[in-house]
Amino acid sequence: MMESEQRNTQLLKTPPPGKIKIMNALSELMREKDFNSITTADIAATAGVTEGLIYKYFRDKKDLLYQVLNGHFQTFQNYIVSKIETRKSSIEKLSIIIKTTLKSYSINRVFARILLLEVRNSPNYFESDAYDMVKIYSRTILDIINQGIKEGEIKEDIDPHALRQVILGSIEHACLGEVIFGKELDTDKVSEHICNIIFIGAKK
Amino acid sequence: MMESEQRNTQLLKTPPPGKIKIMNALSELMREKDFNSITTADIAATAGVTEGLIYKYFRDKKDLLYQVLNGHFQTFQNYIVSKIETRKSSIEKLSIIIKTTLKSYSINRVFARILLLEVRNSPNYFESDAYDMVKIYSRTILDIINQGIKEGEIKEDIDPHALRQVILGSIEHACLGEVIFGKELDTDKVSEHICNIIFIGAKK
DNA sequence: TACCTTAGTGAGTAATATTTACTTACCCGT
DNA sequence: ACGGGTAAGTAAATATTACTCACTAAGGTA
Repeated sequence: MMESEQRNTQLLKTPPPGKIKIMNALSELMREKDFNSITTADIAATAGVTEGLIYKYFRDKKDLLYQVLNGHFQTFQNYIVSKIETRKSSIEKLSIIIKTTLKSYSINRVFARILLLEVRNSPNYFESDAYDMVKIYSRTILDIINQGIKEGEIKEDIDPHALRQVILGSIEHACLGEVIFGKELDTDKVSEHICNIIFIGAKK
Repeated sequence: MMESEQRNTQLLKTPPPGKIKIMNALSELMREKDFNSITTADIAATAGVTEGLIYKYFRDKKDLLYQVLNGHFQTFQNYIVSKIETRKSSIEKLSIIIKTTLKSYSINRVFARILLLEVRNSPNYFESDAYDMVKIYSRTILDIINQGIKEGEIKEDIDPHALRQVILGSIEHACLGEVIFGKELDTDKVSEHICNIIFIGAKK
């Protein structure tokens, strides 16, 4: 009992400065370079610590990436939830999610870059805490869709999973150009266009 | 004139056996492993050549990946074009593209894996020949959309780029689960659902 | 004081991508 | 048929870089 309490406080305690510095360093470096071309030496140098310390706090380089992603995701998730909780209509909720997600990616390109381009190629990402957050986010969308169908806002012959895929895919693809090439993106306009297609349809 | 003719025949000539073996080897290895955990030693061993030969034909390991992708894309592109050329209606064309692309990804998971997960994180991919093919494919879709708007099949207040993003994003996201986790995918059903949402709309 | 834990170091090691100098075989004009 | 040039392929060296390990310094606590 005492150990578990101790472990608990440990988890809640702010991480050691070195760990924070390392995570910030990677985050910063990823504004300019892709993950694979950033070396552990780079990370240690910009963090102002030695390479060895990285492996005190992270299983490997990838694990560091996942934890950085996780940190970003935490704030992202809170932001999303705060935006939709007041809304009643499920179409409205979904529209807000689309707009807000797009805006979040746009504001925090490193976050978007990691999530959309850098982690998905390694199988063990899908075992990480970061991916658990994605599942929660994704689940939220599905729940709203199902609610919308039940309450008659969304057509009942729509497949909920397909609709979620269209929503998520549209968001991701829409910000890809921005994330990769640094193009400016008018999130309000783009999200409106996307919602227009998804909810009203493209066919005349 | 003679040199250019010579160069020309050279380009059309089948590549040396070693080069083919190397490309096939990587393609084969990627059925089981992700690109980063495949070593040049692995590739050389399964190809039955020495590591050095890889660097005779490819600038680096990534360049090999791009050329493999390019090969796959070539057959993909031909397949797509052959499928849509007979159709007249642009909605029909887009539907065929969605279904056919999804099916192609599903049949050739290595191709899908490389395209959707493995190359996008490195900036120099976007300078490669493989990416040129993506641009052509992507351009085709945009042209069809514009044609559809002009001919009154698609609503004129639809933003063509946004529609393309929704289409491409939906396709990609739909096959992600399959590519990553090896889940089975009923391409006919899924593509029908997607088309339903995109063209008819989800809102009641 | 003595001890234990945590943060941090720095010099290694091993894996692996890339380079380089070399060999072998083949094509082609004379 | 011969010799020069070129393309295919090799084998070993090198360089980069992720990762390990044995250690030190600084608090805190009994």
